[in-house]
Amino acid sequence: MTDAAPAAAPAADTGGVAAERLRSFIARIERLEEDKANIALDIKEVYSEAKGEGFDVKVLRKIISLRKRDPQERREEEELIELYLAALGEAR
Amino acid sequence: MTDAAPAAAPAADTGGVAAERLRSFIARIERLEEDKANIALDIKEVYSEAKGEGFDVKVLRKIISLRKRDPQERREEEELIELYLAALGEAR
Amino acid sequence: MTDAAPAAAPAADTGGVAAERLRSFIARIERLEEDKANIALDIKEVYSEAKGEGFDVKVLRKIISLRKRDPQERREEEELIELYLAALGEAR
Amino acid sequence: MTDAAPAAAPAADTGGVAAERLRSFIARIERLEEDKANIALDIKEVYSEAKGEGFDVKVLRKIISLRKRDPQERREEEELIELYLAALGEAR
DNA sequence: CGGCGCTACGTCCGTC
DNA sequence: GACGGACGTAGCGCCG
Repeated sequence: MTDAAPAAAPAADTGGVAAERLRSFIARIERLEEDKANIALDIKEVYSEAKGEGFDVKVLRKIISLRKRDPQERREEEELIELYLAALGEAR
Repeated sequence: MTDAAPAAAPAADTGGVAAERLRSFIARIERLEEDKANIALDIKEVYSEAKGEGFDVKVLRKIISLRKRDPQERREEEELIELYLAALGEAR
Repeated sequence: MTDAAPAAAPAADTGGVAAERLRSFIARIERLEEDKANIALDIKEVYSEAKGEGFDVKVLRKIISLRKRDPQERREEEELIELYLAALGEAR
Repeated sequence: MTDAAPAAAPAADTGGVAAERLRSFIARIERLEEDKANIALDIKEVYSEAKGEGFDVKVLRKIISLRKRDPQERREEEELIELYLAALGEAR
């Protein structure tokens, strides 16, 4: 048995198989990060387009993030804020 | 001409055309952000896989970020001498 | 009078007076940034202490940032959010 | 035992002791943030002054950040070879 | 539970 | 004066 691919070995032998694996992982990650960056660009463009039609980008972002959060925990956090503000005797 | 599609109107009328546009922008953005999140997950998985083969994730990240910085960084580092000269001397 | 300090000259002569000025500016800035970093640490400590007495740090931060913002524009932004949500027919 | 100061109680009672503690924490944080903001202003002023003497602010910033990164950066750069070795080979 | 890295936000600058 | 881009800062989530 020649032990060609020891699954969870410490990834040794410099210049050998491990080096090739390393190269591969690096390449895959960099490719994915490139994709991610491109999508981020697309998102920016959509916001720009919306802005061009008169929408308030800042508010759009808030809407997006509101929809992302669980309604209940959101409610709870808001109540805590009210509580703290009340303790401070704040105007609100 | 009855001005059917005022490009940069304040985009306010609830239930009207603007609402539909708003819905559309939100949907597009959320779709893109979902894609982006999925890619982020993929990246995490690659790191996990690498870890499973004995690579040190922290080290991998460092390598990635160094490679990312380099075509900027190295250039900057090289430019710094020029910059010092500029700061100490003439516009260029 | 020999014009020792020409106020808005291009800051020329390498190794001469300008180099000394450069050194000075760098030193002043680095000193200030150090101070700033120390204050940032102090802030972290206060949050920690508050946490130790049972306060919710996340909410504390929200309180701080709320108090920092102008009440009116804050109100306006909230209304815009409500408007957009209404246009989406959102639960709220 | 009357439990006058429960160290890690939920810190909730409006108008009671907790309210006073809350007020105090908020005040301390806001004071520190004010100081920090002032230092940030000082830094801006130094940059302005430098600019007034003909230095290129952007260049100055670059110098500062390079100097800041260096005792980290240079070390990292030096470590990278070791890291590659680690990634390819043994834990260390 | 604390530290670190990533992400998102707001600010400032140069451009048109 | 508006816009877009870059920078620095603050918040959030994950890992150790």
